[in-house]
Amino acid sequence: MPQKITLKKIAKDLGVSISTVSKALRDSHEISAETREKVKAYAKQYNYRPNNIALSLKNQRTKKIGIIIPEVVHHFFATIVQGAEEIANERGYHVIVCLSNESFDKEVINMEMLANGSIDGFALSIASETLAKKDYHHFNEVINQGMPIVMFDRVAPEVNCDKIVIDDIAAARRATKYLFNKGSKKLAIISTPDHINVGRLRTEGFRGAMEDLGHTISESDILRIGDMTTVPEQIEAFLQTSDHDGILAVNELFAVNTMKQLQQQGKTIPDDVQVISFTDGMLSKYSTPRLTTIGQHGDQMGRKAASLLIDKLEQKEVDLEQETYVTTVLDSSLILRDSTR
Amino acid sequence: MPQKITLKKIAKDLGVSISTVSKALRDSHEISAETREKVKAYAKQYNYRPNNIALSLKNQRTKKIGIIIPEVVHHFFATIVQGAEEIANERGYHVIVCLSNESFDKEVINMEMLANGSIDGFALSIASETLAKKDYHHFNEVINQGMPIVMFDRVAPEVNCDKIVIDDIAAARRATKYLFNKGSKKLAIISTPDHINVGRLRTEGFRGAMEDLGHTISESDILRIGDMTTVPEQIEAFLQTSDHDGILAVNELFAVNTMKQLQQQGKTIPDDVQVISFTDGMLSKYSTPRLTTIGQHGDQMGRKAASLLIDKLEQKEVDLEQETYVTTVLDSSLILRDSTR
DNA sequence: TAGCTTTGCGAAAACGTTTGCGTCTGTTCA
DNA sequence: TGAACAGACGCAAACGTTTTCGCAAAGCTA
Repeated sequence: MPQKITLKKIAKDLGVSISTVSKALRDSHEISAETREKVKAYAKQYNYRPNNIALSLKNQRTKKIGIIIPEVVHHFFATIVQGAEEIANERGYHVIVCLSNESFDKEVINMEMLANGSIDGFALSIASETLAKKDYHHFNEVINQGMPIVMFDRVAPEVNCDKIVIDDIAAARRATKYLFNKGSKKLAIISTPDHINVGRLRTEGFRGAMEDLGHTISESDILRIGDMTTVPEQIEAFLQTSDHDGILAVNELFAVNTMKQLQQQGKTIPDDVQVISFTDGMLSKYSTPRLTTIGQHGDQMGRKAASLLIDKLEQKEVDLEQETYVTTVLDSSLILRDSTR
Repeated sequence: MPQKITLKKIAKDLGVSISTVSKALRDSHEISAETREKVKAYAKQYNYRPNNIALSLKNQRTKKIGIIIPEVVHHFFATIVQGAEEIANERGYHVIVCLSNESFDKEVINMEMLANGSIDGFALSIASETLAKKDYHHFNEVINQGMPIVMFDRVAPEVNCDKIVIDDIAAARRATKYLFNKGSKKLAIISTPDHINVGRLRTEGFRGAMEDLGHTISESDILRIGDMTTVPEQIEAFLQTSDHDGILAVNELFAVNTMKQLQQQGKTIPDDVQVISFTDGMLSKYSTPRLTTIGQHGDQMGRKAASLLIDKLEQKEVDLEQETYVTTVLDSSLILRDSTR
């Protein structure tokens, strides 16, 4: 029931002016030691804290950053949020998390609502629907209004902003060659449709590596899964007619389903078939056998995104208008477990 | 580069007053149709959006709620965030997510930073360190300042606020009896130390059910894991000397490790030993065998928390000061898979 | 004692909105 | 011709802060 205490109330109760209170609390030399102590004691007693909204309005900055991700119930994105929140907090910022649920509309609405003063800048990963539409006007609008954006993981090359990506091509190449060197010669990839960036790039890396190794791959070495509701069925159908002895999966879910199906066919992993998966999440560590994965270090990505964004925010006040945008490529690492030899 | 457009700029460019612009945009009858159209056209062209911070300051409400969870890289909490965000968005609110990382200090700091005007209310799940300390002054301070709190999952009975919990005791009882009815008579529980609420309650439910069934359990039927860095070792040691044929685990991680260990001992699941786990997350669906779990419906919990909180926020403006707090108990459900007969 | 500096404080503007009320112009009616 | 009234707009306050500037009183110097 006690209302929030403000400078005005302190001033009134103490019989001084608002500016005196403000200055006293900020240790201004303009105020006598006596008054200063009186004000501070009173403020402490009533647990005064300056109102953030008023400060935001005055300073024209909120010390908040908006993070938009397709979904949070997803290990990779959750680690990104965690990393970003960590850095933001360290640097005195707060994080507003919005979920696009892979929907273009929700992404647009969320951005519009946040761009009107609620935050100082965005870190985001583009919704798949947006990537399919290739409609990036909302990003450009925000940027044109002087609000910085940092994109991570799912980025749009057409948009002028800082970006952080994993080198999916290189990672896929590396995993492919690893499988090959460990004796699997007939390799397949279980991927997504090409409008999903990561699926396309990983497929590309896979193809490139195989060509390097002197093997041309055909469409029958690639399964592209778009409908996520029938993953096991699609994988079963694919494996039924295949004699591959090494499989690269672009995510854990595909990998685990693949292993289950192979085991049902009586195959042994990794002796008959080796499997490597992208995304080092929960499933990989506890599947049977434990999965060899390409770890993407979401926390690092989140930390980098937040730190890049905040750098931009804090520098903007000093620097001139010579915008240069960088694309940071984060390393991935091959985490060896039991699904490879 | 184009600065954010404000009422003031529109007013200046159009040679009218700020209030005229504001009224025109809000379709006031005080303004002539001609001026109205002119202003609206101009505003549309320059994509004017009212500044949220200014509105927050004026209206004394931010239309944002703060959610504090111990960690986001955790399926259950992630689903809660998702559910809460969904409802919040539907009702015109935004969600600020903060992570306590199970730390008391970070919880306090986060709350202090958000409580100063940044948000209208809190939904939170208490950090384990806070629960161990039983220091809840920061919650009471916030509540005393008139800011509502809704606690979910990890709640403090001592604090006066709305709460949402799963009936962990009932769920544990139910699972225990299920194991028993399916033929497992020598049951064990793999739990957490008792200062973790959920661990204590689930242990209690387990114990109660066994007593109902005419079996007293001893301490050797309970493994309490506190140190999360040596989970496999502790489980191995426990199972080495046990002849239990049914195991209830309070989370997926314990359950998966238990199954692995049992399998290494040459036991078959569910024929030799049945296993049921709390938390229906990623691991359960893809473990081998797939885990029978107690689903906790995090999304429902998040939705309920957000909706309760927003109800409180919107009602507060109308209603009088007769505060009543409710504790909502959410049902859990037994999701049958392959780790039980 | 006149003029100077120092000390200590208050007034006011600014951030961007909304809104009650005042004001000006022009029209209508008695 | 004067009053009443409506239409169309502007002024100013308010939300809570910070900060620049101004102003008064007191102390100091000559």
